[in-house]
Amino acid sequence: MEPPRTPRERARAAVLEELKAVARVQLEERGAAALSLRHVARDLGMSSSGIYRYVKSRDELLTLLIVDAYDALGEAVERAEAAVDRADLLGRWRAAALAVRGWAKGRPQEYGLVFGSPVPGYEAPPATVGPASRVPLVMAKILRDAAGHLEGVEGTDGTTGVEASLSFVATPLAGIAESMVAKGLLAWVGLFGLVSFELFGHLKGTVREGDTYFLWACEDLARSIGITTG
Amino acid sequence: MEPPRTPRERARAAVLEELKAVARVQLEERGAAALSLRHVARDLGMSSSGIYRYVKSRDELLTLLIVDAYDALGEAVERAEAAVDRADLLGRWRAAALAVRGWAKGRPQEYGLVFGSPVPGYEAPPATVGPASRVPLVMAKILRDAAGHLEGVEGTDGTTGVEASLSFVATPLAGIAESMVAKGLLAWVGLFGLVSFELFGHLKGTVREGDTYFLWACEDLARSIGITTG
DNA sequence: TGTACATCAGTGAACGCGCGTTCACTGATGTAC
DNA sequence: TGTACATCAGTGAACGCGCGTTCACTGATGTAC
Repeated sequence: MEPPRTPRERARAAVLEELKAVARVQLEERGAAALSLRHVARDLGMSSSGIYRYVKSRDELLTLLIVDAYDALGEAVERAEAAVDRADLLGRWRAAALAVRGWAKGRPQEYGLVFGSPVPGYEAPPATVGPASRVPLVMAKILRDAAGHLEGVEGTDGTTGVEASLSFVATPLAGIAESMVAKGLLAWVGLFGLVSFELFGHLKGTVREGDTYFLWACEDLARSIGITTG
Repeated sequence: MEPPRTPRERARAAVLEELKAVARVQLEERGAAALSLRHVARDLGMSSSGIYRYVKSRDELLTLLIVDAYDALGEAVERAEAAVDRADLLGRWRAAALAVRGWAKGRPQEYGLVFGSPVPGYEAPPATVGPASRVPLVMAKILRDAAGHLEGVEGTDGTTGVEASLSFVATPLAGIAESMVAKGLLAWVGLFGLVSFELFGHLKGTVREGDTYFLWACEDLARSIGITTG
């Protein structure tokens, strides 16, 4: 993760960045299925074989794009959430949620690459795990800070048997009742479900004003994890 | 929608069904991107050009599969929900939710075709609208029957401004407070978000026992629309 | 500073492939009289 | 019932295409002494 040193390394890194940028443009324009190394090479002004200096295969390029997507989304959410006063739990949750939605709407295909249907046979490599957990981590911290307020929320009494079904070793959530974690998980899933449904067109004809509904849903999800207005 | 009459029509319909069945198998095995008319024809024991007697283009085949997927899911959910005592609201909701999950797990790629990321440029034809609304319709009826119990639920007081953002003309929900509809919508979205996340692998390492967590989440979503245990 | 050698970015031709779609056709099935 | 004609399912060859990947290569950049 050090910055590259020699001029050659710097040039190489720059070309790789350009390559990925070109690939991202194509991804948005034609979808993941139509992404091709030859087309990327063409747009890069390079011969189709030259690409193989930078990328071992088409699959590797897709993996690079997936990792970058997770990272870009993670960073967007981290920044947005960090800009809010620590004590303003609803504000933090809302900022994070809006950042997810905003990022997704700006790069629908990149979002789809990560949160859409996976290609059969494609196994997510270990390199994706870290970047993929950036957003959940932000939300976990909000939940942790909200834990004190959770007592009054229904369904967190720990008699439902959810506990055994989860595993949160070594996260900011260790120590919090797992029934509360279960609630948080559902809020996280609900948020992404909403963004996906909106992006993938399943709310057409039902939700007229996406922005308004999203803000309301945000607050409702926050309420479900014990964060209330004001 | 009449059953086909002449022997020729019956034979034609049978071949079309077989064609779609073969295509579904390929869809599950290799994903939507890899679905090809030539391959379907081959598996059907037919020349690659013969396929065009039954299907105008690859896109049309995909559309047929999408409509069928919506219909199959819709039917599965309708059947499961109809088998439960009308007064048992939680049971009805749970049956519907479990049917969605069960169907999705049995045909992940078909589910992904419908609820995964759309191909850029592909516009859902009007023929999908009806089949696509079967599941929401089942859930809307449950919500309607639960409407009486909703008064105590937080956030349904109608002061949030969601109302104007939704449109539910001519559904079983007409007449129900839109703030309640907003809740129901979120439960619907949350359910599909959960199924998608589980299916697409985003809960790996977090949820250890999918079945247990799903059942708990079911009840929690039901509670959010005013349906409580017992 | 200068020379000899190693590294590495990028080229161009070639491989074999499977794809969607069209077209002129054959032969079986159905219809009209 | 028999004949003449129309419909339609399915064939086989061909089109042009873009793809992923390999390979032997050139020439520029970097390194060691």
